[in-house]
Amino acid sequence: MDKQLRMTHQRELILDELRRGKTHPTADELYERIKKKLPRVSLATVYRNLEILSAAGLIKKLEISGRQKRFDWDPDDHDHVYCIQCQRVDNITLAAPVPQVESTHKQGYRITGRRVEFSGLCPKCVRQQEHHQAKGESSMSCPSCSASKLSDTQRQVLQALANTSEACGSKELAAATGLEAKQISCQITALKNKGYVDSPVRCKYAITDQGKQALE
Amino acid sequence: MDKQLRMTHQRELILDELRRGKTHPTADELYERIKKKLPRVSLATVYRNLEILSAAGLIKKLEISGRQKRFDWDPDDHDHVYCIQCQRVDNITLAAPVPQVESTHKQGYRITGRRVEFSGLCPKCVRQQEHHQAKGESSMSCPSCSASKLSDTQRQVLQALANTSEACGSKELAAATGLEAKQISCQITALKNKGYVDSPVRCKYAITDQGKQALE
DNA sequence: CTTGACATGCAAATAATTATCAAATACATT
DNA sequence: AATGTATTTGATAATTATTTGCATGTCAAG
Repeated sequence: MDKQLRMTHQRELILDELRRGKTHPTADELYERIKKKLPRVSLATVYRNLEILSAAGLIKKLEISGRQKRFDWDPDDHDHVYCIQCQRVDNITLAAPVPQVESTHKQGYRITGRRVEFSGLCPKCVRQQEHHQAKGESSMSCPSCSASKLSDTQRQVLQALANTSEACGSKELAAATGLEAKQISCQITALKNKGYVDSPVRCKYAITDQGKQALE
Repeated sequence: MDKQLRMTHQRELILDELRRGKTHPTADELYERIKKKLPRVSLATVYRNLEILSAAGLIKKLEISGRQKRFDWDPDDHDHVYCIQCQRVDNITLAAPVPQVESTHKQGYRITGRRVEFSGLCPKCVRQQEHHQAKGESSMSCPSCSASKLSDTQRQVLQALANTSEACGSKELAAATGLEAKQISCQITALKNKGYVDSPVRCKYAITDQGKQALE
């Protein structure tokens, strides 16, 4: 009845790589590493095997907050911290065991599992944040952190602003770009959020240094 | 500097519906409910507002194990249980506060958040499981639970089996379906897993009653 | 040396969420 | 009340992470 596990080359590599690294990689991080040793592996194989191996209890699947699942070489129960900035995951030890659920509050649940998960900034990201504060920048306006791409329309508007030395209103921009007046304000808003445009006077807009950089 | 929140009709409805229900719905569950009162809302609007409202601290986003995010009308800190079968989420109260992380194990993390999450079977699913056991069925073989769709190729093979009264081997099936002999065994395996085919004698296959039903 | 169970690679499918953008709406200011 | 502008919306495309279908490949047992 039981399915037997066959120890194929790729399965062995996956298990090996996971155990050797002693980190908590995502499926695709692991895939990148495996590919170096076995270039023809498929990402699907990595996913499939991580699933199979964790069902078999050889490894553990971590469903940490946020995005991708991560995998843990250590199938024994233990808790984790993750960095809300870089998504790194580490093990953590609590000062005392986690308390039980009050039986009066179980509400009829048959409880079988428990997960404790701390979050915060990892040492590297703490240092990075301190570096930003030292430079007097808010964490949002650091171009290397929040740089996002421009849409074609945004680029058009930004270009028009770059061409005028004076701050100008949305009507002038509409004329300059050939776009309808209505869409200008939408684009301006987006550009302001990105820090590429500011408004020195109400209803007048100008390109920022950051905005000029973004155009190149 | 702060963006101000505008209280639009849809935003009000979302907040209202969430607070009134006192459950922990997913974005699309909420969307279905909202649609009854405001048929033209967009799913994107629901997602956007749930995100905005939780960023503003009016509600809370729950990133429970597994699949969809769920949303909680109560922004205060509290813990949850979820059902591993039906995904339902409820509040839960611990017998004592969660212990701190041992400072020697913080590994340089600056910890800002904590999440405790129990899992198990909710009362409804506990009852359902008991009902299955009473009928002597393994939870996997209950047709109403594991019914899965047939692919075109599988249907073809199954149809061929239905047309013969005797159990037959893969070569005969290949002839009957016009498929290559090689693919037959793959399909047979899949069909056996679904309980639509069995093998009364080694290397001979027959359709099961379940398989006949599946063809209709 | 066949067979069948289990595996793999590739491509395509799926699920949940997020982004884009024109058009609509809300809100403060005339 | 009218206006101008920022914010929000609806519709839809795009993205991200993961899973599935299927043909083919491999291994171990008979």
